[in-house]
Amino acid sequence: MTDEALSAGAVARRLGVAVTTLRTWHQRYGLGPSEHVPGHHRRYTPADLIRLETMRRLTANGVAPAEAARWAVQAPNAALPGPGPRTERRGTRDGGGATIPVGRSGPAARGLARAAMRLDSNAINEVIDHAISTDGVVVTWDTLLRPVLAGIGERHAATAALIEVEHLVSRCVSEAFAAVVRAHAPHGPPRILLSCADEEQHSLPLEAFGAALAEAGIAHRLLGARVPVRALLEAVNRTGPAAVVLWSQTRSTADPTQLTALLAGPNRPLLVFAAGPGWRADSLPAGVVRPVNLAEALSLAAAVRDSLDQSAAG
Amino acid sequence: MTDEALSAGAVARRLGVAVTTLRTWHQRYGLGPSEHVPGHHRRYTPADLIRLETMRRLTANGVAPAEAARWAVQAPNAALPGPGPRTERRGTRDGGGATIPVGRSGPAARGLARAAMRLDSNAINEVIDHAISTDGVVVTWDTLLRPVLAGIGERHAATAALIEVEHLVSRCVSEAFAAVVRAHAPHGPPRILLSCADEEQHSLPLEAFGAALAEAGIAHRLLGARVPVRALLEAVNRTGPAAVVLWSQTRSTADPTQLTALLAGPNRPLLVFAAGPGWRADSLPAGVVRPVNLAEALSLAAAVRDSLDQSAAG
DNA sequence: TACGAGTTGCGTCGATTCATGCGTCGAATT
DNA sequence: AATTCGACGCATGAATCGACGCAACTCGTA
Repeated sequence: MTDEALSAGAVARRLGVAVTTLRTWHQRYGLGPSEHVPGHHRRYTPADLIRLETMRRLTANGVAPAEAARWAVQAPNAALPGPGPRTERRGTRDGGGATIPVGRSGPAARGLARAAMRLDSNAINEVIDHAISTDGVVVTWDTLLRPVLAGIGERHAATAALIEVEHLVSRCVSEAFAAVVRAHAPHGPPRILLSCADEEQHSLPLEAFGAALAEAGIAHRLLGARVPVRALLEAVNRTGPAAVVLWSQTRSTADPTQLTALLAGPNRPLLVFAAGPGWRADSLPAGVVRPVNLAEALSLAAAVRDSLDQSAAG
Repeated sequence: MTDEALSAGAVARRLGVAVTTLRTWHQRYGLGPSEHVPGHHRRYTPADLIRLETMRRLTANGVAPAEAARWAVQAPNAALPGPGPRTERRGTRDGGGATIPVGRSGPAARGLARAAMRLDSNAINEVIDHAISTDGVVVTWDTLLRPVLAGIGERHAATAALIEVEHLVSRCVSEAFAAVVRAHAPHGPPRILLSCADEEQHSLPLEAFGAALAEAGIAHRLLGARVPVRALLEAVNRTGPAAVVLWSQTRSTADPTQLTALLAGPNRPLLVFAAGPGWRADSLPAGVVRPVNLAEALSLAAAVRDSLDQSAAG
């Protein structure tokens, strides 16, 4: 029968790597077809595929390729090491290739970057979900997602490439946050409104905040990107939130008028957050807080929730 | 009833291939007359003819013969080109009056519209999730989500209001689809690439398609909105998908050049879908399929799924 | 902080291997 | 007598091979 003897190209497509990479893996690490006559085409058996799949999974989790290959050859079906971060860093150096600069952000970030380059949404989801369930939303955002996204953005701003990578990763992150929100039952009505500033396109940080809130048991309402001032005021007026978070990524979208309008409305929220690097500290109207990072925003939001509970109880 | 038991020569003439090729196809791929005694002449029944016709059509479209043969044996009637059956077109007249015009789309749509007006994401999620788990993605999209979204869009185009409602509902829908994708384990590598056309902002229909694919057990890769041609080609080149779906919502984003570029690339996909109302049927290059609705696109994609790529199997 | 060494993914090039359509030949079928 | 059968072989284009090199990232060191 046609016992799945895949050619190099087929395997490469299946794994999401280039054909030349398969050859390199074979030559450098001995990770190739079990039987191969030099000069002839490579024929990968199912067993070989399992080995390569292990290789892929390990590298997607940040294990250095050389080490991952050694592992894949010896124990083809090795599950991910539970402890994880305890990678013996002796002598082995990590390299690059066509990757995404993540600097010293840990092996998980490197793995995520690698999976992203391959457009491997499964691996991306795996890494993100694992990180969130292990370290929580805030830590994952600060140490894994933001560095990788920043790296992609940096690269893509410079070379106008990687746009598709950025889209894919953004969407995976968005989905992961959505899953967090859905997983945590929101008890109580949402009293916190999250919205992007007018014209602001980046809603991912807001979604991170939303997920963090959900994780902390705080219900919220997320409007999304590009919310015109009128729509925002309309929403505030209709839902009467206790706090409003307005995100601005770049200076051009950080019009303080929006904040003023929020405070001047008929249904004035108790607290207004000017979040994001776009806002300038000196031009903010009084009564607006400016959290510097996710953790601070979260603790502020928790304070709002508590004060509401108190006032409701009293 | 010897219904047209054609001889090898007759079939060969009809298909435009040599007689020996028919023999080769039989020996190499098992694609021959259903009943054949070795040594005797081959007698092709009409059913065999259909199979051969599929084989010819696929190979004519650039499918690797071995793959095409496997495909032809399994799914003899895989529709490839040509206009699909006529669409049921019915002028829906919306009653208007209330908040969001949903027409006669059932009570669920009305409930969804009402929850949307309240910006009540919990209720929105509830309605959507229930509909999807009851009726499936395709029906939910066609009878619930699309009408409501269209209603919101219509209203907001007229009055410049409801923008926040549209955002919220869009995001909820997006999350629901993402949840569907995550719930269904994708077995096998994603061989179908979904992408918006250049400049195209609406990705929700694509996400619906992705969810429908996942529901049917077909893995896919979704790039998202606003994918420049270069990025799309890059992705195709790197991942080598069997099929590419390019969505265009409005005519202004439906540049046929993108399709041509896809077909001309070095790693030409097996099938290209021009999806969405933006495309004009008469300006599509040859070899491009234009599904008229979600259901048709889904059945086409299902045909692609069966082609496990082992094109170089010995 | 800057620089060099070590890693790694992948593009490129000329040569080789493979898959595939089809022609040819002697024997068998119709 | 006209085809067709099975087997074999050939020409050709696509895929792959091995070798080499490049670019880019990380990390230790000056």
